Amino acid sequence: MDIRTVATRAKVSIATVSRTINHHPTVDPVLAKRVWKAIEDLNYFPNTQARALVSGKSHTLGLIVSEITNPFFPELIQRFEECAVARGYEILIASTYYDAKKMESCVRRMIERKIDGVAVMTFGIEEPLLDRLANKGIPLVYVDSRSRIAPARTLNVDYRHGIRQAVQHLAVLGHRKIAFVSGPLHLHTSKLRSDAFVDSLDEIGIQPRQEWLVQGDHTMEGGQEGAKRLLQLDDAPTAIMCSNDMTAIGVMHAALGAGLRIPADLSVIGFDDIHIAQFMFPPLTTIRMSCKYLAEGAVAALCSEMEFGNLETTTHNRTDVTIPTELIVRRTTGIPRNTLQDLNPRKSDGPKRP
Amino acid sequence: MDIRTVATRAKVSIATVSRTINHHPTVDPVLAKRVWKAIEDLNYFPNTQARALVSGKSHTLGLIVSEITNPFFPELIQRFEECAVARGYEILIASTYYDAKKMESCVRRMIERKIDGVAVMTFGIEEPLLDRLANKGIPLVYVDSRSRIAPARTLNVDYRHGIRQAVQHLAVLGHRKIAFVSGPLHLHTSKLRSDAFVDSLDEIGIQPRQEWLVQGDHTMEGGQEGAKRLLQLDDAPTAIMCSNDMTAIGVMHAALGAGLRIPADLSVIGFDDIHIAQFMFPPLTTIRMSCKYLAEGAVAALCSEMEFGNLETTTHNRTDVTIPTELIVRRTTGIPRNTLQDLNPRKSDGPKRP
DNA sequence: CTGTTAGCGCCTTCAG
DNA sequence: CTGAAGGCGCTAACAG
Repeated sequence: MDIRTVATRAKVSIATVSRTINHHPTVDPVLAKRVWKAIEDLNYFPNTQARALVSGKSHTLGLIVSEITNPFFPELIQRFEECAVARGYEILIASTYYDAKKMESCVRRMIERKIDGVAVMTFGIEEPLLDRLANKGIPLVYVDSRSRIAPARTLNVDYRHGIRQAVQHLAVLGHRKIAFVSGPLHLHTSKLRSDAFVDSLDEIGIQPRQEWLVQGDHTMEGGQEGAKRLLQLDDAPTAIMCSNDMTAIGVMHAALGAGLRIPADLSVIGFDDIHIAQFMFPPLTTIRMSCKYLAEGAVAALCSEMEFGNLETTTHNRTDVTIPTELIVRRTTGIPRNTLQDLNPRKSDGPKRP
Repeated sequence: MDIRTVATRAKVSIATVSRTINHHPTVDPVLAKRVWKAIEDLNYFPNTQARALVSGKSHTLGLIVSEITNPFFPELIQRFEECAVARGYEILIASTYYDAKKMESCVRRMIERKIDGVAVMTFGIEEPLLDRLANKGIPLVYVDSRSRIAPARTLNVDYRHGIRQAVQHLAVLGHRKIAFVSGPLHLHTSKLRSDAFVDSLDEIGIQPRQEWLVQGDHTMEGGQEGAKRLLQLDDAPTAIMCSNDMTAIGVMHAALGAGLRIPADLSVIGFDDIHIAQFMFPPLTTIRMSCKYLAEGAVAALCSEMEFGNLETTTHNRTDVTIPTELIVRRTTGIPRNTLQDLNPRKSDGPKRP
């Protein structure tokens, strides 16, 4: 069952069938109708492989993420898929899990499958790999990149805005001892978030303290670990901000498990606003990064890059998109312990166990 | 750059190159070595599209899930992808979101892409769609199905075991008023879980009460809603079991939000044991369903089905796999309120707000 | 506007 | 054990 069968049944040539399917304007409506009917009758589906082979385009978009098990990414994938499918693209998903081997292998898979474009939505990736893609002329979109590879667009997340809001929110509540559990600092995205935190603190005249800056890994386990370290400090912080929501959930777990009350004894702020954040108890105050914008921006950039091809890349490269962030205040932030009684705080009592 | 380039460089014919790549045993080792070297030098990748076209196999497996944003599924996808990639397959993921249109479209996408096999890991799907796949001779694996379509295997989850354990665990603690928040009951999988609950109750002589059986939708919102209904009952349950962990998280959120203590005032049990379950506070007691087994079972079944083709389907159909479930006791279950003071409980006090 | 024809890159008989 | 030749199903020139 192929295009020929359809042609015979509609009593036209295969070329006409092909043109009809591809909505070429120059087809006699009468013949077109016959063709569509034949297609209907036969329940014919064009063979994607053959089309891909001859046209050189697979009509597939690659999406590389850090780890699919971090709920932020499924939400992103969902959006991305919606956009892609709406434009007639299939998507190929790969998770790197911060592993160089996996990154290598997924770039390879993308190339082998003759992907039409790829969105790199990881917290970080080996740049040489991106060059491999770029060298093949494959359109690329990525987040927060420093380098600018030729046929690539960048989506810039405005971390500063949201993080600044969060720091000031905490400061207004009376917090001065604010800690940060970052992601792995060798990843550029993590570094940006961490830097934004330090700068925001600086801005309002709070001296960032080295021992209140701990490195996590964007997992709940990392957050838990980080919180434990922070809470057993002689001078423990009264608030902990986190590089993502998973970390914040880990922090909450550790704090609650140690008998602390949130937010009475400790305020916590996450980042991402994954759906589950509002179902934590107490509901997590967090910084929202619109994954809708991210996904739509990525697909749109990819499509326009594919459409304009290599002609005007230079002009189009400049139209980089900025993804906004904003603080969502829920119930994990509050006035720090002792603030009301003791406006000139001495050494903290340390975590108390009721 | 194609197979011809390689052939020329290795001074052999394209047929030899093809055979070498596909590890045909009948190739002179000397020539083979020349070919591999040429491939290396040229950094040649066989064209997947062309291979797929001529062989009729896309080397892609489809994976249909209910909703990628439910954390259970990413965990499953991860496993599935690992297994599939290890065997040289790519995967195509689609979420149905319980929507008939989406189901239709994703089955269509699978067929168009000439998928080699598909795993249907949804809570439920329109059976006629599966027939469409089956009719095309596409190997199929699905979970808990009633009907047996020709080239399909079934993975049976042993809901009864885990649910029975959970019910008995609760009973031993002293609970008699046990409620269940189910998934949508028109979905077969949800029904099975719900039935297993009722039967387990029956078995130990507890009369299931209609008003303690509420229907959710496998989301946190559904769980929240269900818990609200349950907790405002005149005779409220002392324990709530849930059809999945997301529901349980919603239930916990509602209960905690109403000022109840868990497990002192209310015990909660989930189902799935998603990774985040242990990071809830208190950590969620739940029934683990091994998504590792599920994923591996699915890929294995698909592969064997593809290998044996249509020859001995009848014999092989029988080798259905059973996925075990087991209770994981954490901290959301405990002795019900009033049990110690009042062994002959009267009307409950209702939720109290401190 | 339509039909004929030549590939896209590869696998697979079939002779050598 | 190797090479030449004929498609796989489709698109895109090119003639009509």
